[in-house]
Amino acid sequence: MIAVICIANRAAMTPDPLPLPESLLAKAAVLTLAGGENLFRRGDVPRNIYYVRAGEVRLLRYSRRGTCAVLQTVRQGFLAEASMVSASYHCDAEAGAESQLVAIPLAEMWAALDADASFRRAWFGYLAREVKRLRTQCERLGLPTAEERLTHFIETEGQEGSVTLNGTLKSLAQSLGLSHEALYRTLGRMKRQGRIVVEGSSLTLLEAR
Amino acid sequence: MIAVICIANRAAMTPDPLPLPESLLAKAAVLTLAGGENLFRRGDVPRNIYYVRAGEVRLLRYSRRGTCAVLQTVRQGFLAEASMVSASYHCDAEAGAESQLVAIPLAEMWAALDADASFRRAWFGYLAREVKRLRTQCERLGLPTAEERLTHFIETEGQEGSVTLNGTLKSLAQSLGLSHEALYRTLGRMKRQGRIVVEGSSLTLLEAR
DNA sequence: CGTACTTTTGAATCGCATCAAATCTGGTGG
DNA sequence: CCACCAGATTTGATGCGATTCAAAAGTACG
Repeated sequence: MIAVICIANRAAMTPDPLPLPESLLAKAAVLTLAGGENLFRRGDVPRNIYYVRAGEVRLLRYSRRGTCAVLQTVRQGFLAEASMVSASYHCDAEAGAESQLVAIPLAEMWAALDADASFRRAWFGYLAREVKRLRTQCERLGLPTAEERLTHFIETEGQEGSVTLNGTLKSLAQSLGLSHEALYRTLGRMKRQGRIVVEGSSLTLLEAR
Repeated sequence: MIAVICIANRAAMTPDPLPLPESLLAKAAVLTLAGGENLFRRGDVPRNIYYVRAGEVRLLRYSRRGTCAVLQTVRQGFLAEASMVSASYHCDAEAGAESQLVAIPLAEMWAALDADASFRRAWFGYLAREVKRLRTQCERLGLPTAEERLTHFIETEGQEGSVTLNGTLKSLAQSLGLSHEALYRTLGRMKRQGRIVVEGSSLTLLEAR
């Protein structure tokens, strides 16, 4: 049954940032989670690696005191890559909204990585770029002021001091660890001072002088 | 000459978090950089992957306006993993202090990854864990207050609400994106309120109730 | 014993979060 | 086409928490 779904949705289920080999997609299954539903729990043995196509899945760690730390929020992308090398999950995964996922059995994943040199290189590349992206993100979030974070964002994510946003300013604010008001105000101040230009969804830094 | 150094320092040059195969270490070289010295520049073609054993190396991106964004700071660990899959460097690397590095030629690295399945799995594991660690770090830095970041740190890095620090509180403050004063004050307040216990270098959260 | 560094506390200031409200925008259905 | 709605954008006011500067006390090490 799942196989039928897979074939029917073949085009739709291909993870965009990392093409998976056909042979691997043939072994994958598509899952749908309702909002609030659980994908796995702490202690479970990982059997699949998941790719989130739509919706939102969160990795949560609950403490004995009932407090809850969010480890990762995925709206599109691979989930809990570390589960590939862990004997058990160290957190829970829960859908924050109705979500669609692709489940790839770990054994098939490892077999494909052993057998297919170009897929292996692509997967190494994905992980390496992810590490780089996250390191940059951490450096950015470590900056104290909204303006420094915004400038860092434009200089590291953009070309020649200019970026084009994918989403809204509000979502940018969240990724910068700021309230959206703080970002709007910072942008407004920089515009008034002639240090930035906003055209549609592109932000361009101007010469300081 | 370099080969002699390598053999002499064989024991000392093994990167601790990821044992490299002997055959690969035999091809590696040890470098020493003076503070301020350059390891590579933007546009250079990557020929090695570097492991920082001691000192401090920073990845920097300079804008045309002369501003400078720090992408990564490494005191111990691999540097610019993404260079393994890039045609050229997108940033400069500069030693912040006298530093010792191990340089592993990329061709040898790829050959070892193709040939040695257990090293391959170890390298996948290293990258996957690094992704996980960095995702958690980003979530933490996105929290608005010092207390939330500290609590998140203890709950995600520790066991059962308790961590033992490697370094100083001051360095913890930096990794939490806080001034050291802010961390000291937060710790002090939580201690006074009986919500945390500090014994030597271990921090333990207490029941909220 | 001196030096360098961490830890700690104080005071002043600044920037951000928060709450509130108004406007703008794109998309939907009547 | 227009009314309507949800969400994004924008501005204002307020308070809190963090940064910063400053200084003192503690600590490790040669």
